[in-house]
Amino acid sequence: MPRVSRKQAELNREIIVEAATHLLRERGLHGVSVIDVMAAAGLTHGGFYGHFESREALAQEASGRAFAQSLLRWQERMAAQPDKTAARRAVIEPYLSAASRDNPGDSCPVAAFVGDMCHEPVESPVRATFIEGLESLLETLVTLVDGSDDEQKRQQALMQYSLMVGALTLARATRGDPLSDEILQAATSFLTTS
Amino acid sequence: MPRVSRKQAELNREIIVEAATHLLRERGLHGVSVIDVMAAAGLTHGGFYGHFESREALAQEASGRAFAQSLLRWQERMAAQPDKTAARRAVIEPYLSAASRDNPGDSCPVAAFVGDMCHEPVESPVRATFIEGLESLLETLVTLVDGSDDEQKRQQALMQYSLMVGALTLARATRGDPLSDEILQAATSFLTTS
DNA sequence: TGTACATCAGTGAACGCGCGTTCACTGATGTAC
DNA sequence: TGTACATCAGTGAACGCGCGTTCACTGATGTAC
Repeated sequence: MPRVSRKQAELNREIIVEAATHLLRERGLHGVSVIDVMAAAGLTHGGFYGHFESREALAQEASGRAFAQSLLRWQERMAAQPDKTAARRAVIEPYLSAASRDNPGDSCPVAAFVGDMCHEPVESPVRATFIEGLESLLETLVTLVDGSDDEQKRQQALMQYSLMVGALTLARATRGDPLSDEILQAATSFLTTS
Repeated sequence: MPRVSRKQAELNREIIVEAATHLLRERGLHGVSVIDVMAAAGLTHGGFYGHFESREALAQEASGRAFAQSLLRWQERMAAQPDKTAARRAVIEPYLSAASRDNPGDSCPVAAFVGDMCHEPVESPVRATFIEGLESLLETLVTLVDGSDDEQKRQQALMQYSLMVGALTLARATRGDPLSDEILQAATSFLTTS
C-alpha cells in the first residue's frame, strides 16, 4: 500500500508529529525511537525520512507543538473564568492534579522536558524551543499573579512556576508512594490560598 | 598490569563508584556508559563485571551514595550555624547558587535524577532509592521550617523542597539565558525572606 | 625466609542488540495527451 | 473522458555505530610448603 495520495501523505505527516508530541512528553526526549513514533502513527519506519530531515528535527517540531498546545489550553481555561482569582485556580489546579501527573503525554512540556534540557548542549535548537516556550507560559502566568509592580509580578510568576514544575515532576518521580499525593496537595494548597 | 593487590582492587571499586556518583548526576541516569565510568576511574571496561553485577547495580549504589553525601552536607552546613534561620539560609542559598546549577555532578541528587525517575518503572530499585533519599532530605528540611504543628511543617517543607528542585532544574535547563539567573534569584528571595 | 604453584584483577577482542539512517523496490497516484 | 506513462509515498532489508555484557588471556599477587 505504498504511494498514497498527497493529501493522505500530508495527513500522515500530521499524525506522526501528533504521535511524537505525546510520546516524547510521556517517555522523554530520548525515550522514543523513530520506529516507536512511526508505529504509533500506524506506519513503518522507512517512510520517516520522506517527512523529516532527522529524528532531531521531528523532536524539535513536536516539542514546539507541545508548547503551543499548552499555551492555548492555559488561555482557554483562563478565558472561561469570571475573574483573575478564578483564572489562577483554573490553571493551577488542573496543572497539579493526579490526572496531570498520570498523563504526562498530554500535560505541560516544561515539566516533561526540563530534565532532558539539563543535559542538552547550550546551543541545541530544541533547547531554544524549550526556553521560548517556557517564556511564553511564564508571561501568561505573570498576568495571573498579584504584585505592586511588573518586576514583583515577574518574580512571583517565576517562583510560582518553579514550584509548579518542581511539584509536578517530583509527584511523577514518586508516583505509587504516598509522598506523591502529599506533594501535589502541599503545592496546590500553597498556590491557591492567598 | 593486570592482577593488582586486593587492597588496590577494593580501592578501584571505590574509585569507580565515586566516579559514577558524579558522572550520573552530571549526565543523567542514562547518559553515562560503562566505558565512560571505567575510563573516568582510570580503568578499561572489561574489569567492570568483576566489581558489579550490572550497570544498573552500579547506578543504584552510586545514586544511593549521592543521597547519603547530600544529606551529610546539609547536616554539616546546619550544624555550623547559630540558629534555625541561619541554618535555613545555609542550606537554601548554596542549593540555589550559580555554582550548584553549574556543577550538577556535585549537587543535589533529587534535582539531578527527578527527570529520569519520571520514566523509571514504578517497581524499579533505583526509584525506591530515590524516594528513600528524597524522604530523608525532606525530614531534614522539616526541622528548618516554621509552622504551628507537625503537619503544617511537613506541608511547608514539601512545598519549599518542590520549589527548590523546580528552580534548580529550570535554571539548569535555561543555563546561558538571562532567565536562568532570574529563576534562581526569585526562588532564593522567596525562600530566605520570611 | 625462600621457592613453586595457584589464584584472580584487569585487559581488550568479540557478541548481540537496538537505534538512526539509507536505499532498492512497489504499485497507486498524478499528469500529459 | 480515457489511456499511457512518470512520479513518488510507503515498505522492509540492510548498514554502521554505540552500548551492555562475555570471555580467553596475562602476569602480578597470594599461599602452601
